[in-house]
Amino acid sequence: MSCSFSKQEQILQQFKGLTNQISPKFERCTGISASRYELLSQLYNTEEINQSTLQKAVNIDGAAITRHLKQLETSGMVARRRNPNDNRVIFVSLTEEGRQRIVEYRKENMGFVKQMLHDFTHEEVDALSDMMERMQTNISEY
Amino acid sequence: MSCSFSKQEQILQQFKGLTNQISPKFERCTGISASRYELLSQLYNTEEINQSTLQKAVNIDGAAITRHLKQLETSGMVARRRNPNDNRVIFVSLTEEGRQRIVEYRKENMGFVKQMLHDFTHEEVDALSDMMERMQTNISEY
DNA sequence: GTATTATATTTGACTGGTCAATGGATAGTG
DNA sequence: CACTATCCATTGACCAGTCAAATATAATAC
Repeated sequence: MSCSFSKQEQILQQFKGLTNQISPKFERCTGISASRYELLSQLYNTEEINQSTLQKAVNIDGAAITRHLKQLETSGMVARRRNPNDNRVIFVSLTEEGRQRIVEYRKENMGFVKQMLHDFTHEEVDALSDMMERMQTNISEY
Repeated sequence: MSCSFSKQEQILQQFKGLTNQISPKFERCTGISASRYELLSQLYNTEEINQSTLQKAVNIDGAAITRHLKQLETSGMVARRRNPNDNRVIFVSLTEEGRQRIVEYRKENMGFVKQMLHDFTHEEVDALSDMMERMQTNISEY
């Protein structure tokens, strides 16, 4: 019992340890932070999107989103404009520049992920993804 | 191919998203941050330990360790003293206070983790842990 | 139509991580 | 013995996330 618990406890620490390692390496490898890459990558699939729905999609606090987007805007990769029909919301979209740059980033990103999962079967990746989703819902009520 | 890649890419974002969610919830639930808990929990199993070996054990940058330990010291849970035989290294240990408090923290922690993994079989936990370890070694060279 | 309530974004204060540079102590080498 | 290496801990500057408070706009209820 106590052994099983300590095993489970380790999971959490392993999780944190792993992400701590991944983030800086990802950034060094690809030239962009994982969060910004995710934002761009979300935008890549849409025309224009509410900042708030974008925020929900990437699971990061709104405050951080605001800052990331402002930075991406000043670096010329995204455009922001207010929704004329509702002046509270902001529409975000990729610029041409951003649309080109993300292709490069995507390459680097794939290289990195491929290395990280190089000995994983397709089933393992699925299982891992599934387990993470379950964890997410299991703690969502907290 | 491109589909499989995008699946793999998602893993990374899922990872980051999940830890982002876990950390604040863990802290709210248990009353202590995951990193500090891990430090205390490492110390619980030893008498006295080098700060640097402690640091390697928890996979956090040394700078952060210094700050955590200082804070834990002023809150009376850990003691630090220099190694008399080598004045570079610092010995860290739990105080009595710390040894008592961690028992409480451990309870909260177990509740949290149990909830997070409540629908996981023992095999799944093992598999998950195993996969994370592999990811860790796969990117360790970067 | 005004008052209240709700929503979207922003800002500020705080925490926790990284890296790079520093200081002090030891080890190794000529 | 001096000189250089290295090692350990610390510090400062920076980035990314959280929460809570502020702002501005929209929607709803009398």
